[in-house]
Amino acid sequence: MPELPEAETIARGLDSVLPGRVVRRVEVVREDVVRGPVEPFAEAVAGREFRGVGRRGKNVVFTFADSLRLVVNLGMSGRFMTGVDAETESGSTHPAVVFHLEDGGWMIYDDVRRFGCLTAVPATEWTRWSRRLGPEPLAHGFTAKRLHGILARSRSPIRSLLLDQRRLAGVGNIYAVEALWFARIHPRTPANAIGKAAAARLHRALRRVLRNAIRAGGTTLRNYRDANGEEGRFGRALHAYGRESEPCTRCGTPIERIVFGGRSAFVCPRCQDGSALP
DNA sequence: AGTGTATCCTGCAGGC
DNA sequence: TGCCTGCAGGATACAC
Repeated sequence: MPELPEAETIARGLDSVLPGRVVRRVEVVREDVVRGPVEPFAEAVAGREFRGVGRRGKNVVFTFADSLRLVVNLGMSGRFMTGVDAETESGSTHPAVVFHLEDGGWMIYDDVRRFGCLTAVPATEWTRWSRRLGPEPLAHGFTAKRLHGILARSRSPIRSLLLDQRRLAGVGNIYAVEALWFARIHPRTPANAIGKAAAARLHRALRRVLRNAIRAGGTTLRNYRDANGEEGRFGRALHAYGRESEPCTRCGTPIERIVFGGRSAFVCPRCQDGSALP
């Protein structure tokens, strides 16, 4: 499910309600979503005060008052829900970790498939943790030139490169496919075959797609919900992803589904014919 | 270095 | 209705 725009939407929602509140107890319902030993994890978080909630790549990052961080990768189906008291309807179908707060409120990490994981990262390890990820595509310093530099170092298919979190953080299958459609680049194009002009188109397309998706609150295909239980509205703005056999909104040619790297990509065979690579 | 495959896990849609 | 297959927003390990 969640890529950068969904993680950003969730983080913003939680950041508006959590800071200043204190965790009383951490109830780990499903141990397999916790990275590392469960007891130390629960004890590290218990008793701490939330300072803020942000995002790094696709990860939701909770910062506590003493700089311990709780990093949550939502996998395919992770979600958060909160409530002010025990009476509040949770809407949680597959609770994995429950955070009981001192004020009687709660936050639940819910995850049907449990591909998500929660990690407690001490302040001293944060830099090292964050360095494993590539640059943020929406950061000011992320220029077309920088993207071109990343592309030049690899001959893997551009879609595969965009999904590699070590090279670029936060882009998943939906937004990779969409950005490539906007930039008129075939998903299988070797990254280092993409010239400056095409890299600049891709840079613009990535930032445009990600920004617009954040504005729409993300994309709900199945069970994605933000921290308030709302669906994302970006689904109707999709031009390629999931539109197999439907007409390309630019040229009318039916969109095709191709599979490589173990995942589906969607491509307009006319707009993205592999020729426009200067 | 890159690619295909399998793995973790559950739910849903479609075909018969 | 039931059973089967394939598919899903992610990440990682492995063999070639």
